[in-house]
Amino acid sequence: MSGARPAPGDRPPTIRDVAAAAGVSIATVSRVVRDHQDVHTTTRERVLQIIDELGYRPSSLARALVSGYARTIGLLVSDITNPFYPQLAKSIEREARAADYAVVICNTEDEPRESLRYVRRLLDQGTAGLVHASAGVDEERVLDTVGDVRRIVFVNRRPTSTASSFVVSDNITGGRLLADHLIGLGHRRIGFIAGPPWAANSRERLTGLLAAANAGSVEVRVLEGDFTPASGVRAVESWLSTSHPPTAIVGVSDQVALGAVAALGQRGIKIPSEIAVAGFDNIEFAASQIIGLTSVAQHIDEMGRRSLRLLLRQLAAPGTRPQRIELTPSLVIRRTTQGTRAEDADGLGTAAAVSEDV
Amino acid sequence: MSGARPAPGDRPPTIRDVAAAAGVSIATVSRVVRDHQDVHTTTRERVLQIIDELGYRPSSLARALVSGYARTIGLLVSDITNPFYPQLAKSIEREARAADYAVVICNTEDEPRESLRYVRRLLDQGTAGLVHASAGVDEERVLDTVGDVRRIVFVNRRPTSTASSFVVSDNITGGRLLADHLIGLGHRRIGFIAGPPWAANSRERLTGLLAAANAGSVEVRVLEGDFTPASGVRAVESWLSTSHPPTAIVGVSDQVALGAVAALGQRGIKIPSEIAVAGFDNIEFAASQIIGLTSVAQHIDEMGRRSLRLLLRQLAAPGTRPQRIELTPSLVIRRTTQGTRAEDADGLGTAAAVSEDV
DNA sequence: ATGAAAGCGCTAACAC
DNA sequence: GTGTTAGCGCTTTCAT
Repeated sequence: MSGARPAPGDRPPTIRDVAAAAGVSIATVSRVVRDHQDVHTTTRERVLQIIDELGYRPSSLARALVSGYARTIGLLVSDITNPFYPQLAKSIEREARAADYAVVICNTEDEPRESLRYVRRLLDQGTAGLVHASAGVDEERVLDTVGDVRRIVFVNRRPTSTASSFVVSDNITGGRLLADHLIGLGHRRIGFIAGPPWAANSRERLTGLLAAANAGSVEVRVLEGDFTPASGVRAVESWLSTSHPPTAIVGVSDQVALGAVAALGQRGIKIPSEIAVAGFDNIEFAASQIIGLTSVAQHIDEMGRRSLRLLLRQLAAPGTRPQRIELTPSLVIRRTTQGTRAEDADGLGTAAAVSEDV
Repeated sequence: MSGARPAPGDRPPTIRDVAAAAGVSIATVSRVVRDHQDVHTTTRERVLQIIDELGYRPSSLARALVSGYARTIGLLVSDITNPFYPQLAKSIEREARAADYAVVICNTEDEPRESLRYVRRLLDQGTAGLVHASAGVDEERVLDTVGDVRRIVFVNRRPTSTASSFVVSDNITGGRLLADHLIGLGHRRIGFIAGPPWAANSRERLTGLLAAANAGSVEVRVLEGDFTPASGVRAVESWLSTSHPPTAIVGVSDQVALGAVAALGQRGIKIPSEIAVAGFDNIEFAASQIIGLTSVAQHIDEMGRRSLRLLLRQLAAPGTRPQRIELTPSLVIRRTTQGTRAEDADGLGTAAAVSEDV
């Protein structure tokens, strides 16, 4: 019934309990916990043991309150239901975990309002930094609320006016790669299922596509969509009702391309012999043997990894200048464009029936 | 250069700044902010105006520190990459938003260790409550760390031993529904692509399937999988190499069934005329016209909604007893089992060529 | 190397 | 109705 007891009331042990049990001041415990200099080895050992015995865990809440922020990263995504984002989230999370950060995923549904709400919320919860992978058009205001450019990294989206960091894919090159491939296969009418007009990714991909197409005097038809498989279905229906449908269809994302694949399949149209299909993102499902969709790989994992690293670096070194990272996409050729002909080529240019002139 | 100024230094305004500017005590400001009783209308108005002018936002950190928790709900999922979870997350988030809670999604990858780490982390960040939709087998320890059963709701998973709340689907009935449907269509050899042995959902679905199959003396073959589309592909390959493959294949989830669909399609096997396919979950992609997969609908949205409501109720009323909610699944019949024959039936039992005896 | 003390921004008694 | 005060659990000078 005297002073310091190893086992406190019932609530989780606080730093005070540890200090009391170890016979040191809370400042010392704090130092031990934070791996600080200037603690005698003996003291440290003892404190660590008590911590273990008591099962003490520092309150990140209190810590964040006093030090300004928590070991938490906020990830804002447009639509968690779109497979691209879960994959991105996974890689970001993995990288964050390595640095002992937790990731909070927030779903904005591409609503600028929600996006801002989340940003505010995250910030006042002490989130150390933000990864913004939501496509909205609100970056000015987002940056405004964040206050400090070093606390945010945009991903898969090139901020227009500002000096903030971002990690994107070179979409123009991606578009060109894909068009070159299709044109090389002999296609002369390409259909592009785009995203909504405000989506820069979509516009850039189309730009690349058009550049290559113009060079080869190939016709490109564009239909506006909304990144959903359904928009792929609609586009196919629309084109098939014309007299000369495209012989190759490109979705602005794999999701969209999958819709096209399904719609074609349902109509008994053979892929790729009658119509070829390709997309962007190289998401797992489309990539697997299951679908075998030709796709422009965005290197989602690398995107996630690099964006998080960049963010952490910025957080650690306030002096850092904003960085713009542009990943070079690569074309992954699969069944939906190449048929089975070149399938057993060992990669060393057994060019099969493919002509690459233009 | 004197005392209280409307515009503080530069840091975000605190409650003190507001109090000073409004000429009241911080307690009053706190009351206004929390919509508390006993504040004169005039005072409230004035304070609110100052708050607006200064752009003051209460620190949820400080608030959580003192009051014990933040307006945050933690959602633990097995694998954010599995479409089931994003959909669940979306509905939970929507419901949470309505109650002014934010949702933090954590990806456990079904690792008990990660799961526990996240639980701890969430708790010491002041998360008010947890929705646990991760399939792991660690519930004892999870409950232990959470401490209070009222702060957690399990979803899509029936906790074995404990008295905690959960929201699940009646998987046995689901399995039976599906089997009855297939048997009614004349199938006598059903293949079930299961999950890993520890997955209760999978076992339950199989149980239902078997119950119906035994009653109709129908053969059921089971292959173990892992919830991925790839396991669906493997199962198909394995069965097709036997002399009498199943005439109907059931995936433990739509993801798995999609793998099967793709594998069959690749081999040119007609669905459903040669082999029928069905799954569980009724995820959007499978549900859409794109695939037209027959599926046992888990009512994901309702699951999410109800679990969150339940949790919030428990948090608000400490007296509440744990509740077990079991949602009744329903069978959604689509192309992959029914062909096109009954497609234009208007739902009023134009039983077509389907016999429902057994 | 260690301790004392002053907060971080807020809530919650308890006074008036 | 409103103000005073004592913390929440921690970090961080500044002494010693």
